[in-house]
Amino acid sequence: MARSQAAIELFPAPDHDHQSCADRILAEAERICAARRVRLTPKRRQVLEIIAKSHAAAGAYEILEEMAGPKGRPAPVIVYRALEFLMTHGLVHRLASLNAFIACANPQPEHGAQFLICRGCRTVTEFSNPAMGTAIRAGAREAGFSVEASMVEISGLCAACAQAQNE
Amino acid sequence: MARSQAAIELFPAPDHDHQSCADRILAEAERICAARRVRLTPKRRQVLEIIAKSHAAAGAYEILEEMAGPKGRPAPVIVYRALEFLMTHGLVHRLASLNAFIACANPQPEHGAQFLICRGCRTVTEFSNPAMGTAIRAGAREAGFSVEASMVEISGLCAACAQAQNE
DNA sequence: GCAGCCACTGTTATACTATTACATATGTTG
DNA sequence: CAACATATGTAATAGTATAACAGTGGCTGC
Repeated sequence: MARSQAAIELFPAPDHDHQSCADRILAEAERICAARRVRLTPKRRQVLEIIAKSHAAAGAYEILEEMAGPKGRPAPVIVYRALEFLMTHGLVHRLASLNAFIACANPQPEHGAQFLICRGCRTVTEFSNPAMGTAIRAGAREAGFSVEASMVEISGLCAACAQAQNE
Repeated sequence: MARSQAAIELFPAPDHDHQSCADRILAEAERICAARRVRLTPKRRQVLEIIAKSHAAAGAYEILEEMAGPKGRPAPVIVYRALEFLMTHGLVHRLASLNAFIACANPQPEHGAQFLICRGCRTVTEFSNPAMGTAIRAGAREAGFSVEASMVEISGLCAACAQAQNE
């Protein structure tokens, strides 16, 4: 946990500049794929663009709809294959509680991630609290369990949606 | 977190006495439903029995298969309705990462739960580490997020399966 | 260049998970 | 026992994900 940015990120405000987030994610993806000698093909890039376009999680079939061209939408397997690639390289996370996908805010190997999921605006934010990793390892160790992957998904209301609800 | 048994439970050994676990869960369920004046009907009880029968998570359609009688298996909605009831009363948890269900080891209101899921034997164990709840609340508070529900699912290998793999 | 290979994409079909809508039955209460 | 609420039965369908196999395109080594 030596990273300076490892702690909490703020929940993205509803009015912030999405485009810069998306640009940053795409540029980072290009860099990572180049470094690993794997191909961020047009389809894969398109799927990542769609996912990165907002801070809301996207379902596989929503992505499919957005990929639709004049000839109709591609087969589901197209998007699932792209998602598999993107997840393998840590560029996208799957949210099991939503059956949906979100661009990784900060792709790098072996970062533990936790997610805050707003049921109001569907916005998802990723954070990485070292205490969480510690608690997980502690629990596992006591049970003699070796951890391979962990998912932490917290749902509720972001500040903006909570306020909107109280008005 | 005043409960004495709130910390870590050991991962269930492969050879322990399942029957006593199941009996305890069923008895507790009867007690809870009676106290709340809700009906643990034969179908609901049957579903809970099937789930409690092992420490492996059961998929909805696996439960359906086990419910099959001479007239074939019931419609899926039967088992989903029973599961909804059981989850509402905290008797069963859904594991989002597996699309499967597990009997609650220790049903009581508002207990935060975390799960260790062995990919070898599919055994799931529930624990409740106070540090986890603290870390979750801390992360959420910094982001101005109000938590309504959280899921923590940790997958890996239990001690027995890890050992088996190294032989 | 091109033969051979491997990764990627396309196509079709199907498996798996979950819910909606409506009808019937059963239990509870006044 | 009438009226109501809860639970179950039946059928259809929505939503999520993968398998199997064919075709395409780029890269490597000769």
